[in-house]
Amino acid sequence: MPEMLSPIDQHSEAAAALRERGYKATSQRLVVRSALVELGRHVRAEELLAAVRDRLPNVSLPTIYASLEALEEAGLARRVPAGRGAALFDAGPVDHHHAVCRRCGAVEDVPLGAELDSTLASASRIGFRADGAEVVVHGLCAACHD
Amino acid sequence: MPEMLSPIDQHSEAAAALRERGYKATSQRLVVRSALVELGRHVRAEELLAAVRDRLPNVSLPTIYASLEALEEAGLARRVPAGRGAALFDAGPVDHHHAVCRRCGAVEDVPLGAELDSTLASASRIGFRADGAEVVVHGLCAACHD
DNA sequence: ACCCTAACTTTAATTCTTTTGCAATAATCT
DNA sequence: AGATTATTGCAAAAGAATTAAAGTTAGGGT
Repeated sequence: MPEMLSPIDQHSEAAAALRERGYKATSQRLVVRSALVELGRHVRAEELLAAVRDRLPNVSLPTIYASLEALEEAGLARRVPAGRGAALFDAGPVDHHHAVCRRCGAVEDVPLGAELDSTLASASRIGFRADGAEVVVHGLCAACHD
Repeated sequence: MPEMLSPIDQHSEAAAALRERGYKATSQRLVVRSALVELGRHVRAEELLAAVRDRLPNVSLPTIYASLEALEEAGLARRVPAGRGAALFDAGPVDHHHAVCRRCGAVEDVPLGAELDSTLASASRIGFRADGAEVVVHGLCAACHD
């Protein structure tokens, strides 16, 4: 169970994960994945586009979305269900959850706390093949409830 | 702690909740809330518009969205973070969570399983005033993983 | 190692959802 | 009841995500 991977290892690991799922390991997808890891936060597709512009001069938004979709199915990206405005993505799965402010829409990380095993068991009972679960806390962030 | 409320009680309870938060209890909001309760499932704004058409002939989509926003802040409606396409709403908080299929986007209910107390405690530790939490399971629904 | 096929990227445009501005309306407070 | 002020309704626009068509590229087979 490797803890820290070099950029090169991350790269080939991502490529392997894509091929395993029957996807082609294109440079666009790998660069999007790298950008997601490097940014290490929640980003919109548009921000991602800006982040990869220097490495992929001709990428466009549809490619970002297409890449994210492939990465998501390969388990290399996660769509954060913020619920407001543009969708957010991160390089999950990582060990934290999200708190979404219902006033300003801010998305903050919440350290892992709950045991999700029983919920995953419930999901599989209804025929759902879960590959992850996330807790979304809703309420008011520190800036909004004063 | 009332268990079952008559429609009239639900109505006045919703009105009280709105006023408590400083919102006006307009008929549009109350009808939207009622429709949400009656439908008892995840609906898009457009479906909600169709559902209230007979009771509010002149409502328009912007009003539905505005009403949902007010209801959400009053804790009378919940935006389900499905993450794909149009936002879904339900009359939550109710005792179930959601499983989102990453292939077809279907949203299914998952019986409550996890203890969320520790996650809520984590959230309050970072200054977040939580009024609810929801588990979003992601993976493949029964129809998609065959 | 090369070619072929299917998949992918690109560009442009489109579709669909959601928000905004302003006049008219309706709900709350005195 | 009357005044005040948020909210609705309508039109239009902004914004996000997808689609279509054409060209390009990756990966499997020979």
